[in-house]
Amino acid sequence: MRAGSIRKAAEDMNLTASALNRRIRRFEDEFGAEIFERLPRGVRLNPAGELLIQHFRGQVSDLERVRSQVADLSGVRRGHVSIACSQALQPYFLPDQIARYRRDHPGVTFSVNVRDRAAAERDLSTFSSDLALVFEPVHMVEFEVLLSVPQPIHAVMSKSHPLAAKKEIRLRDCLETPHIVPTPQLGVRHLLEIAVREGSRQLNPILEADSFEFMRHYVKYEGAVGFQIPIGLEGSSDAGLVFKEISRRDVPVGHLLLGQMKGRALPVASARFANQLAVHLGQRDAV
Amino acid sequence: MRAGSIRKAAEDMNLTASALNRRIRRFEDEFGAEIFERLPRGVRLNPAGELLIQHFRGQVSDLERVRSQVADLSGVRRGHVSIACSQALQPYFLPDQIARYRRDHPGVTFSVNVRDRAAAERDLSTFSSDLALVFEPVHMVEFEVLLSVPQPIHAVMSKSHPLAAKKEIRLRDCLETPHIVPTPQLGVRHLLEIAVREGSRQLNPILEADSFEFMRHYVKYEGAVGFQIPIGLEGSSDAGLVFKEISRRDVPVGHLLLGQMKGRALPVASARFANQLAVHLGQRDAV
DNA sequence: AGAAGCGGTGCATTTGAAGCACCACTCAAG
DNA sequence: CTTGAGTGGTGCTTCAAATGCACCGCTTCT
Repeated sequence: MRAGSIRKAAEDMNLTASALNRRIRRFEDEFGAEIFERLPRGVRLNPAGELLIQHFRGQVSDLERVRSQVADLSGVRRGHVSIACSQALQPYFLPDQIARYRRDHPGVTFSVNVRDRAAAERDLSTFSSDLALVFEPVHMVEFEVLLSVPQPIHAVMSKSHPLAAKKEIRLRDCLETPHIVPTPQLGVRHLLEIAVREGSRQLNPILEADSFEFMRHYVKYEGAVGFQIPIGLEGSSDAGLVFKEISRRDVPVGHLLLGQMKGRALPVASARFANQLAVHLGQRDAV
Repeated sequence: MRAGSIRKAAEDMNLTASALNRRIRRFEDEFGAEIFERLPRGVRLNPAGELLIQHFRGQVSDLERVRSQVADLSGVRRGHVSIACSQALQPYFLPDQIARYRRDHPGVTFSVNVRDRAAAERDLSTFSSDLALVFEPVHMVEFEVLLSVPQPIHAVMSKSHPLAAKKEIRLRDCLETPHIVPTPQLGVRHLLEIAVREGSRQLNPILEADSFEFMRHYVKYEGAVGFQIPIGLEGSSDAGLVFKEISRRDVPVGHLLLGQMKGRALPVASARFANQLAVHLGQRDAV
């Protein structure tokens, strides 16, 4: 995919360029419109082609769903679930959930792709993931919400940090001590930005990173404060670590959303897994 | 379609049975499951096959939508609208609407299929019609309502009929004179049945017919009363005919529904036509 | 100027689908 | 029961359509 030129694409498909070229032209003929812009450096999809590839991807994924339904009605619990998720889900929640599901349905396989908020939605609309479990998604067009769970931002620090003893943690407390923040494309950072903008304070991070795992470890080395949502912390067996909710007066509560491509019919395995997630996230009425 | 045996199907497709047979077997192979039940008298789709044909029909219709979108973005207003409708729409409403639409978009073609309530819904779910405009549909699963318009049942009679002079027409008035009713599969009959059941009266039709046009003409020959909904009467230039609403105390008000296959994305031409229908049926906010 | 890309085309070649003849089987009618 | 007409399925041959190869005209970068 996305080879940029017919020759390269043909190579990827173990074909000659001429064969592929004629395939394309023949298809364009019977389709009634050009699909590619012919540029001197190669080819690129034109708007009609974009429409078409979108249709085609949907068609392939829908056939996959039919396959899985057929397998399902022959009694075999087989299938594949692909899920795009935010970083917070990888340490505890998702491994547990997948293991739980596979205990009942060993024939079902999974692919997990850790994505930032924008990329997760892109995955859905290109049909490369069935489900997305994302903290504070961005655009939300073509994103059909199956479930929404509030996730207030927590401060993460070492046990010995002065703030660890306080009863209520305010945002200004964190900003006045050395703090580390996620990179701008991440949802937690987004909410922090909103908070400081409203309160005319400023972030002065000593460190910015795109990995929550890294940040979680780093706060133990230097007496710093980090930020994370509870689902990425629950079950943490790290004895040296403390996490406490930041006052809701200071930082808006974010939401962890489970979603799918709008209007799409999911394969049985994915639909069932989505349902399990919904149950374990505390709601019983998800679709 | 629905030939019942490979040989007959092959004949319809100008193929030999052996070629078609091998096509099927090869497809079943790579699909991973049987599609047909092999019976001594021929073949029939098994459940997996039903799932698959549904997918396939949707796929074809969706490709049609993409085609129409492509034509649309190249500036050309082309496309095709297929609509299944109740009988009442054929004399005045639908011809007028289609002519209106084609005045603006001469490149758009139409197919109109008059169907009873059940068949119209079946047309939608087999993708053989894009839209359905039906009086009192039956099942409503897979039927996505785009618009609903109340249509109280009217009595139809010749100008000289005794009832023609009355100010308010009651159901019992109609039942006490010779009356003509539609066949049971039609929506008007359905509502009449509900009415008499509640009121412990009885239908004693002198004539039962599946054609409203026939019934409309017949009431002039014999001093009888017929039944129809107003959209099938408005604009009637038949001078000898009178129609009056039957008291809503007696007969429940039916609804004319514009709908599509649930969850399906319509071709541009069909979507626009649905919108026009919505506007002319008196609502401005249809999808 | 030359080389390395690119899309596109004419012609020979290959491969895979279709046609034909035939088998095994079921079923209904004689 | 026998028979004949229907069914799906298969080996072999035939043929057409898709592919590969060599080459063209073109742009772009060295």
